[in-house]
Amino acid sequence: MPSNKRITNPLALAVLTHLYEQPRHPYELAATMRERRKEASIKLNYGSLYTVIEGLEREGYIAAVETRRDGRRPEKTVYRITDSGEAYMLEWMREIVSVPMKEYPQYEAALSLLPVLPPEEVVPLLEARIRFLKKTLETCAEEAQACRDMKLPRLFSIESEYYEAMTRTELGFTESLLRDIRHDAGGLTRLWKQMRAQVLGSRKPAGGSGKPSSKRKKSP
Amino acid sequence: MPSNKRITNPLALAVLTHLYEQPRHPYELAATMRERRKEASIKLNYGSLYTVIEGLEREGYIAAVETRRDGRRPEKTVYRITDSGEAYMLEWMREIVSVPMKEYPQYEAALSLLPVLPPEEVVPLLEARIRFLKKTLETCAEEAQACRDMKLPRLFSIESEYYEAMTRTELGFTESLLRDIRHDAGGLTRLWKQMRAQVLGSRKPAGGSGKPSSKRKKSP
DNA sequence: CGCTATATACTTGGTACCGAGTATTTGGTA
DNA sequence: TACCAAATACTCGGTACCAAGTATATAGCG
Repeated sequence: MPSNKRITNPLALAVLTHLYEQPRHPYELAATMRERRKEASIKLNYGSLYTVIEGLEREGYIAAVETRRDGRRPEKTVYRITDSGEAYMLEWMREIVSVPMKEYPQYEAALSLLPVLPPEEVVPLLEARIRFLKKTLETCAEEAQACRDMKLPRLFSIESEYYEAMTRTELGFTESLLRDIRHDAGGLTRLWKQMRAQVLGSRKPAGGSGKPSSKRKKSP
Repeated sequence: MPSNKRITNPLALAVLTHLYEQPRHPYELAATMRERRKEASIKLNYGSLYTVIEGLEREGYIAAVETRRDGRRPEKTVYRITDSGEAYMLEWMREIVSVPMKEYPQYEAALSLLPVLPPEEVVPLLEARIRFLKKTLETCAEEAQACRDMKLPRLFSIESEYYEAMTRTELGFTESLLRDIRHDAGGLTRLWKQMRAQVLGSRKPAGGSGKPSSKRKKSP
């Protein structure tokens, strides 16, 4: 029975849009998404796919059409989207497009904790990241070229344009940060070292080796 | 006993870096992170905090120092970082900084599924997003000003600079996409409508509602 | 002095999610 | 024809994660 529990995995959104076109069975969905390069912008893994489909069925957003067995392979269940699934999917799409969601990229988290590393060590790390980002941008360019060669209309690669733009900005930001650390812009690096000396000086040398003490206390 | 199971929640990283400075109890960790505005770049919620701490203790990355009770309030356990926790934390930081992780923002997913919405409908949705993004950038500017007023060194707001740069790029991209849809750049919009007519024409009208379409309280 | 709001400090119950595994069939090739 | 790699099609076990709840203490206000 539908429990008004909302499904949040974007993979579910992809499933709904693909069933919107035509009924399909799970593995076919995965194969189609692969072919269309959706895996570049939507995380796809089988474990999630089957749970997500189960959830969508429970909520009445999709329904099984038939269950077939070809030879002795595992059964496959073909699903179609329902009216309420269609409505849900469209509403969800509108929401995502019109309202920016605050997300939490790991790099942002690490930047906010950066002072735990000494600046001398951060320099080569940022250099490495820059190399990776440049590589990524090269791949983007190649794929864009491949799309043009295949005459794939732009409509189907808008997400790559977005990804490329964001990556380019991250690269620019990182290069600029690296410069500033190197040139001690605004006393950034000086202060950084000073802070570390101060904080590390004041703390007691970290004790124990980390051997888990077996005295696990659990309160009643 | 430590199970070599990797803890992946960035909140755990924040916990480790904060215990690196000095021993603290969970609630104090949360309060400190709030004060330092870590919640802007690292998702913090109590449920996760306590499970994460449990995990870190299990792995021997942190250890309980003492358990105190003040009056009749719940007990509080003070933790410290261990040597292996320190090593783990530093290694993890190096990894995040030097190797870009492919993440999956919702907007990117939605862009890759955009053709399910008709272009006429997408125009006002993008307009709405643009308004939100501009608002966000205003808030960023205000906070940057506040930091300057408080003489907070730049070292402690690098992550905001990153966030602002990324948001600005998303805004630029979205504005440019909106223009292109409006002016049918390269036949984008024409083809879009054509595609939709074709796909929607060929599919059978979506069958029954599956289950009594329940009223949704909130969109995802 | 009594009332509400906020701060302190964690617990619970449950879903979401994923990595790795399983088993069969098809296609290519030596 | 015998064998292996790849494709087909899921299943399972377990962790990660979070929203909401619980309970007490203090601060502020009229």
